[in-house]
Amino acid sequence: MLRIFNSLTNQKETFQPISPGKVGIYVCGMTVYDYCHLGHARVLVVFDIIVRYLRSLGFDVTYIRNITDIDDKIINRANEMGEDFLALTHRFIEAMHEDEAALGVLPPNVEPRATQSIDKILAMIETLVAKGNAYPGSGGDVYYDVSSFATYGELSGKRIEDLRAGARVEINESKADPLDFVLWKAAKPGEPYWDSPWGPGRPGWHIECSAMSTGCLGNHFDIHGGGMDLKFPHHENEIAQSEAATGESFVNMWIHNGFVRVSDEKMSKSLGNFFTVREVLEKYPAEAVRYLIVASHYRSPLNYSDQQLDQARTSLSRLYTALRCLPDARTTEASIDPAYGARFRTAMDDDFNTPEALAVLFDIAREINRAREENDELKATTLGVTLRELGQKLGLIQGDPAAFLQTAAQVSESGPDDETIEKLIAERTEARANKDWAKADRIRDELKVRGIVLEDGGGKTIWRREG
RNA sequence: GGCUGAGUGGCAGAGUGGCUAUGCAGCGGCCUGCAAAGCCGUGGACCUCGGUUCGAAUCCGGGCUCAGCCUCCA
Repeated sequence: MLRIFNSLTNQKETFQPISPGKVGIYVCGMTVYDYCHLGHARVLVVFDIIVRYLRSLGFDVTYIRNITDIDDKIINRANEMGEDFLALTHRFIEAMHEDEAALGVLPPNVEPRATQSIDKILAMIETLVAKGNAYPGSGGDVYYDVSSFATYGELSGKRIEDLRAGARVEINESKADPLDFVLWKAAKPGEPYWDSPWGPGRPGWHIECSAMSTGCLGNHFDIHGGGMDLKFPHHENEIAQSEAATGESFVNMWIHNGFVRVSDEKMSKSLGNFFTVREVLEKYPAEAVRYLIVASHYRSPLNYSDQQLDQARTSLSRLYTALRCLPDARTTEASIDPAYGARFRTAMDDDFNTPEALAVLFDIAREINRAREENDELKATTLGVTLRELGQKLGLIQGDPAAFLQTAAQVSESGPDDETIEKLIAERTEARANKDWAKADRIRDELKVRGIVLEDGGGKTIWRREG
């Protein structure tokens, strides 16, 4: 039975879909004014794994992840770049898709964009105004009236009085209450705009997610996710908007992932301590980045460093080494070993405990190696299939083992090419046949210095690159 | 100040009221021409002070420290 930590209740709950066999999940995606950084990578990978796992349990999953393609930051960046905002967002959407693909993240079923959902957004705002939950301010803005929603603060555990007391919110003349937030923002001259009953403007950030999520999944759906930092105010506001507008319960389960940190500080744009996915991928294999994310629980903080990525790569090498020289899973009839399959599932059923699931993979790897020492090829093959199939649920170890092991740890590193290596190995093999150990060892040492490790065994020599 | 969450071996990182996490690194052995990889074995931990309990690192309370949210942020 799958149990998930629900941020709304702060406890693990048994997952019960609203409609049997089906899951609707919405995740807050990117605001596309810059390249994805590792914090974004974590959201992408975490929810990719959650969706993969739900599907592997047999659920028919509808996965929605939006794109915020109009807001202040986008407008500012487009102005800085002297570029039309549509051209800017187009570029970064493409870049995001490239990063996702590199990280092995499967695309969502639907990827709605704010600029393509304006009619739904306006309809929801009109409903909120009609029901008395929103009001037009001066100057063409429309605000949500927080005091009109009795349970405001439920998700983040905040009370309206506390928020007011600690409010260092700037005084905005047209807001009735500093806690009220904007649903529709009037366009200044020269800014992109859409027409509305309140004049030309653009949607506020919070309302777009309410409109897109309910538009794609219905008024009441199973899971809503995103980074911890979106819990308040973004998700709090989404609940207030959606439930006031539809009169229905909005979301059953909220899932929030922890941050990526650098030197024990949150990685963020404002702190300037972020690494973009593409700059990291220039140095490390994408699978190592994915492994790093999977190796810690999604709610825990994840400390990022080069050493961590080196370790991730080394750990992956162990799994790939176990798979090396085994028949490809797809070419055999063998199926998953039931005992390991059950252990894996128990781990994942417990709030997607991927570190525990990885421990199962390493146990399988050890048993493969053991079987091989005992020349039990059949067992090794069966376990190899198990390892690959379970790895697939995490989006890991699907590549060719030799290719992974022979790819440089540091992508940018330039070592000898494959042909040169093979030639030197041939020379060394001849030297070894002549028992010219001095020469054989010299060749091996030379290659070692250049990052190439040789392994003799089974009458032949294989090689790999190491960091 | 209010609200969350966290403090585990050399490092990373799970879990558990009494039973090996796992990976990397260390140590001993096997294998090897020597190595590497692999296998076997092994050392090393639960922030602090109280309480509950036959027994707590695991549950409860106080303290200390750290991170996050309360303002855009995945």
